[in-house]
Parts: sequence; structure tokens; C-alpha cells
Amino acid sequence: MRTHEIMEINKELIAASSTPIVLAILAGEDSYGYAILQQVRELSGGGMQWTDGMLYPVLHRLERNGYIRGRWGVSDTGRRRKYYSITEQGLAELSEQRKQWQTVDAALRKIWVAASLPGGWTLSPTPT
Amino acid sequence: MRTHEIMEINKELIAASSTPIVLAILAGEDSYGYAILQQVRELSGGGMQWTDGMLYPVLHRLERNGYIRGRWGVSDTGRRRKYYSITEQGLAELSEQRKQWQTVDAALRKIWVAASLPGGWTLSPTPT
DNA sequence: TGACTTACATAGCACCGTCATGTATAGTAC
DNA sequence: GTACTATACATGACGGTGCTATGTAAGTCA
Repeated sequence: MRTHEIMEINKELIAASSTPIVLAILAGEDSYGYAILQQVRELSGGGMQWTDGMLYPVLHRLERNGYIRGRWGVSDTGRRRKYYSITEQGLAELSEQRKQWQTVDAALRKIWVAASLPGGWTLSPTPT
Repeated sequence: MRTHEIMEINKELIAASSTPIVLAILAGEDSYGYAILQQVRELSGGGMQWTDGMLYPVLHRLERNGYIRGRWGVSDTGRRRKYYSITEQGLAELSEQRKQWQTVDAALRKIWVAASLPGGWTLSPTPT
């Protein structure tokens, strides 16, 4: 049985974070699919459990878009692997995605604080 | 012309954040569609510009799922509005979504730091 | 009268993760 | 030597979601 029990993170959140996470990992060092799955799990302390059926299409898309480049290689043990490295375009995209994430994260933090305040809350008055 | 020039945030990120943002806004105070669009814009300093074609289906889905409740009302000026309030289930979902977001955000922050370090980076060694 | 804003709604489209499945091979336990 | 597990990559059907365009209606203001 291929284990699929734990479902911690909803699919929209996975979709939103898969690109910046993969690009950031590859910005650190070249890697390959199977290793990325484990890196993500360790990185999140087990909170995130990506599936291979989700990751490989992501890698193919990133390569199709020119953000990463893949090349076939062989491990010490003789297994074939597809190693990916990030491109200049990929670094630019990572920067853009990071900016977008932080914009949304900043907004979320604001309302989380506001939502937990008693008696409602107000946004900035009106002035321009 | 219905303006659609600015496209700051990618759709996956919008999909991932729309539910927690709407629920958090309604956790602060009751509101309605058109006002939420403006609240989100102000909240993000203009960085996020939701479209009505995206928000209304979100509100309908949240209501269908029991996270919010809608009721028709009328503004001071006589316009009809559909006011929404959050339910107990909605508060629970908000809490869950917030937890998930923070899990992913924590992972992203780690790799962003690591990715900007020279010479790559390593995850916890191997010891099982 | 006409333009703009407020206010809600929906259909067609493309994209993306999920789930199941397929293929192949190295390592390990018996 | 024969299972079984882990490693490693790939894809197709399906459902859900935002995007874009469009429709409807009414209040505001010149």
C-alpha cells in the first residue's frame, strides 16, 4: 500500500507553495525528485508530506518554463536520477514568488491580530 | 472598461489565502462582498486586488460548507447587500487554516535563509 | 441623459493537486 | 534465491478553483 493517510496541508496551499519551495531548495543546491520529497518533509518537521504524483509534474512545469534544468545522472549505488539545477530565470522567479508570499503573509498577519481583538476592528480611516 | 491591468499575486496564492482572509475578516465583523474587496485592497496596501468574479464564488462555497451565513439586507442608501457572518464551524476552520499557513510559512522562511547562504546547505544528517 | 460606482451573480476555460497505477532496480531479510 | 521494502521517475482521469467576460440592477452626480 502506498501510504496516503496524513493530510495536513490543503491542496491550494500546496499549490501556492510548491514553486517557491522547490526553487528555494534548488537555489541552495542541485537535487532530484525523490530527495526533494524528503527534504520537504524534514524541513517542515513532518508537517508537510508531498506526494510524488504532485511533485514530478511541478518539476516538469518548472523546467518547461525555464526556471530549472534537468539532467540524467546516476547515484553511487547505480540508480538513475534526474538532477535539477536552478536557472537565472528561476532565481528571478523565486524572488518574485517570495515577494508575493510576503505580501499575502503580511496581510494575513494583520487580520489575524485584528480578528482576535474584541469588538471588531477598523481599517485605516479614509485619507487618500 | 472593467479594469484588469494589475496582476500582482498569482492565482495559486490567491486560492490558498482567500479562505483564511475572508474568514478572518468576518471573524472581526460582519461584512459583504463589495466591502470585502475593498478591505482586502486596503489591508494589503494595494498589493492584492481581488476580482468580484473570484470572491462571490468563494463566499458561496464558504456558505455551502457552513463556515459563514448570509442574509440579505439594505444599506442606508437603499442598495441591497448580502451580509455574511462567521459560524462556529467557520471559526474552527479559520484556526485550522491559520495553523496550516504557519506550517508552510515556517518551512519557507527556513529555506529562504538557507538558499541565500553561500555554498549550499544541509538538512539534518542521516541518523535514523 | 449619461457616466460612474455600488452590488451580486454565473458560464466557459485552463490549470493544478489527488489518487491510482505503471515501470524499473538496488538493498535486505529469510 | 526469493520475497519485501525502499528508491526513483512518470502519467491519466477527475474534481475543484480562480480568471475573464458578461449580465443585471440601482444609486450618485453633473
